[in-house]
Amino acid sequence: MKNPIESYISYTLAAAHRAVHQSLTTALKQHGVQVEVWRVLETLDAQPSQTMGELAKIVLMNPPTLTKMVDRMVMDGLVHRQAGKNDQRQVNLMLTDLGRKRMTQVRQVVQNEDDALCNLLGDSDVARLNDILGRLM
Amino acid sequence: MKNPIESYISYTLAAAHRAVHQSLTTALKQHGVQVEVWRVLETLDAQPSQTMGELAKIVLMNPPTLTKMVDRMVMDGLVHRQAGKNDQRQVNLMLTDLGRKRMTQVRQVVQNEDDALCNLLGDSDVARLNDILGRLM
DNA sequence: TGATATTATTTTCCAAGTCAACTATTTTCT
DNA sequence: AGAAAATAGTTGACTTGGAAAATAATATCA
Repeated sequence: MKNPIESYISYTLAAAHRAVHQSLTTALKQHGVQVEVWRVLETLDAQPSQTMGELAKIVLMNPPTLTKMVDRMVMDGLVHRQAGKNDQRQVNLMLTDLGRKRMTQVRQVVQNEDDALCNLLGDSDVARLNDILGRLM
Repeated sequence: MKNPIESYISYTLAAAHRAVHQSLTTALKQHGVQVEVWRVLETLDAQPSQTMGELAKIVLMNPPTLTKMVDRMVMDGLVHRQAGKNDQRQVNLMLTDLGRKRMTQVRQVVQNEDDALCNLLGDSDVARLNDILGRLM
């Protein structure tokens, strides 16, 4: 290990994350979709009508960043905002038809990327990895 | 697993990375140093006179981003540039005395963060994690 | 050699991110 | 009830990041 920073967990994690994120970004770019946009689409599909706050935690973004990304998604017609029913401070997000369509198109791309990683590692190491990473949070 | 995106490796990796990076960022901020700045300092200490290109790969940054960060580090007096001896296109970076001093101050902080993670996981899982992450690149 | 291609780094211009302050709404507490 | 505190989300000023083009030096090869 010639370079000292390679022995830090934070570094190894950053390096692996960068590689994987990079590759996914490239794959999604061909469909004009950002990784985080995909996460929002997929999340909203599973649990419609999420609030901005919840969504921000799930998709790993800071609230102001999410707000601006959602602005773009609204402009692109993927999603629309709706004031919360019980709590008017909240904003609920919902997929548009186009948003749902786009998600389906793109899901396969992400799935392929993930399958490739799973093959690379093997099922048992994937499980191990998930377990270990889960304990880091 | 209520949310579908949680089952993707890329997501778990991003989540763990975010948590660890966040925590390190906060710890370093008190010393006025960015995580990537620390990586550069530590790398230069081990292998003085790195070129921008090599450094960019090691510290996981794109060349234009590194250039700008180094501009700031030069302004802060942590580092200075020197044209390559054999190849004049290259730029070699070297620590200043202040840079070396700053690195020593900050190294302990990073080491503490890392030790905490190692304790959390245990030695054998740290080894497993390193091995698995290594195969993702 | 000298024209052409390649490589290393930087610059430019624009998109995206951050921090802190702000608005609007709901809770809490006396 | 009603003033103060807390919460959800957004905005604005500013900084940082990224893609592609520009610059400068070296390598290639006819």
